Amino acid sequence: MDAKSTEMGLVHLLRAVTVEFDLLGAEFAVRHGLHPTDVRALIHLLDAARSGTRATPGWLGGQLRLNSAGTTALVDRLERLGLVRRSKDVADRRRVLLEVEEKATVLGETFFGPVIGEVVRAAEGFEEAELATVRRFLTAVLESTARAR
Amino acid sequence: MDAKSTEMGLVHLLRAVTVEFDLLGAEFAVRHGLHPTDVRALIHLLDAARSGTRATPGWLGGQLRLNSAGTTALVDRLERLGLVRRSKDVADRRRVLLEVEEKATVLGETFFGPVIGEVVRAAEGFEEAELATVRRFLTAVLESTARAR
DNA sequence: GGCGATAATCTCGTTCAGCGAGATAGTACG
DNA sequence: CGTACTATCTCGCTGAACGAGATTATCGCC
Repeated sequence: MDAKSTEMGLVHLLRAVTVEFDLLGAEFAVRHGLHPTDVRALIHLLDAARSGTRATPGWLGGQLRLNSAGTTALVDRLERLGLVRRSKDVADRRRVLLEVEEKATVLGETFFGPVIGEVVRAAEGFEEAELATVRRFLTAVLESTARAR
Repeated sequence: MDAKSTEMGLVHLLRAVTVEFDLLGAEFAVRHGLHPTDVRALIHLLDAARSGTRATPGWLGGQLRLNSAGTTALVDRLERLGLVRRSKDVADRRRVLLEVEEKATVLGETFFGPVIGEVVRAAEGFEEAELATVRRFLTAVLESTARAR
């Protein structure tokens, strides 16, 4: 029971952090006239751009669990906001590639800048070895939950 | 730059965990005919019940950043599903108290059971001292981000 | 103790994100 | 070349959430 309640504490902490990050995202969204989904899409698109993954509407919809109609509407929205640009894939002309505009990366930095700052401050009181432990734990949780789905 | 990219990794990990938990919640929601908002509401209501906080529609709406109309619709939905019961506060009869039904706690356990199981499994390869470090770090992040808002 | 001010909740009408179904256009493969 | 397949988009609809304002209960003040 003691061991279990210990892990309960971890679950609640993780959930609390999740809630906090969600709220940050939501507040950022309304402040910039976006929807929470738009912010999530932006995050995925920036991740893709950074890792060199080619983003398409179908891929984006899959990440966000949206159907094709919703995805089209989402991309329309992002395009209208000047955050993303549609371009045809020359190799497979059925495909549409989504390229993030300068404006989107700027917006991403605006969002993550403060968050990173806060995490850096929170990490200040920790040894590098301790941070490594935290990273290892979060990675384990991630793999574990991803596998569960 | 190295220290900064180290913290970047932490931010990305935390964000990834957030995304993963969100997806779990969303999938749980559709599987039980609920909306994501309903699941979030349920979490808040169960938290309130556990900590002895008296829940009212106004309080719940504040937690979820819903306006009064949306809150009423939400409570209607939850009541129709038999997850919650409205009852008048005897001390202040303007107020409506929200009491969670047995069904809601069962549903909550159904949701968190597997999540807890996964986190427990993820925690298995760690020393108690390491888990304490993780808890301390998450608490620090929580305070830090909460303060930023 | 009545009466305006205040607070919590609910009602009404509207907007728009996301869904299901199906159309359209490009590709692969026999 | 025709058939099966895939990617994206169009159309019509449902319902969550919004803004504005009505309703109901309580409190403070004279």
